[in-house]
Amino acid sequence: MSTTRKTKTSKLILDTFDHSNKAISVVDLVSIFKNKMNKTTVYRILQRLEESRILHSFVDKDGLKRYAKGGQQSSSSKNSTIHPHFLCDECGVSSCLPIKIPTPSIPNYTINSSEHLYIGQCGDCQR
Amino acid sequence: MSTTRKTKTSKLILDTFDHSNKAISVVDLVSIFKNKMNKTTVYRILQRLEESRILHSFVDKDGLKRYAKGGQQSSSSKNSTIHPHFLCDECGVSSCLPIKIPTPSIPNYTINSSEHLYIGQCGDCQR
DNA sequence: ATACTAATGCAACTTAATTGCAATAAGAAA
DNA sequence: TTTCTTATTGCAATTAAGTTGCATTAGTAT
Repeated sequence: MSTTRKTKTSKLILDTFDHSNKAISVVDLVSIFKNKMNKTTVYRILQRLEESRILHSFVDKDGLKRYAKGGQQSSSSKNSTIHPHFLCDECGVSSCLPIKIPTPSIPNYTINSSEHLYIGQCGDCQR
Repeated sequence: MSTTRKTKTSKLILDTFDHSNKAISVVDLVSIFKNKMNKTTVYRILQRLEESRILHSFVDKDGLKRYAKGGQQSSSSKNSTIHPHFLCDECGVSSCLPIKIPTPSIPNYTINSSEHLYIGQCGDCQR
């Protein structure tokens, strides 16, 4: 279905995520690769990588879209769990937290997915 | 410190939230009041009401800022809890969920605040 | 009623994200 | 290797959320 050609540009972006477990904002990626590819290309590559479940995305506290390695598991089964993300107040670095968050069942609501963002200080910024 | 004059415009906005427990996006509010006040005014009133802890805000799945009644409790104490928000896939209505979410403690991380958004179908949209 | 200044309106601006289209380059087939 | 198909890219223009500066207006304290 989704043909994914291994272009120079998409390889550059994939490499970035292969070497990092961080959740990187699209804005940062556009900036990082401003001499390597057009910003539209960055947006479209990320979109394709998400559709292929190679990356997943979320919107951070500031409304910026961030991408990170791996596909979020869908919450189709009842006892589904989804990992939360962390955003450091000080250095701005964001990462996936390797913990599981149970989805509560709430009367009258059907929950299909969820987003969890914790904000604070990461290990490096701890005083 | 923060002087808050009871202007016609801020009363209109406050009324909206008094009559609704929903989390309303700024974009919607600007649209609702487009004949009553300038969009800049909407933004500034909401900002003031949040500083006064009369409203609280969060960023939804689409990166849009939403406001709802009440001030989010800060997570200064250890066993702090914060309420999650719900966004209906179908009707787009969002609301505060009256449940408590415990903040996990994670080694090497200090958590100051968090955002929790559940997405699915609300009672009205359940088939 | 007067004075002080918070609050508003307006226009211009910033920035994230999207779109249309022509040009380019994967990579399958010949 | 060369040719062909079309996915992918670059570019420029556009959309939309949110912000800013400043002159004007209108709460409210005196």
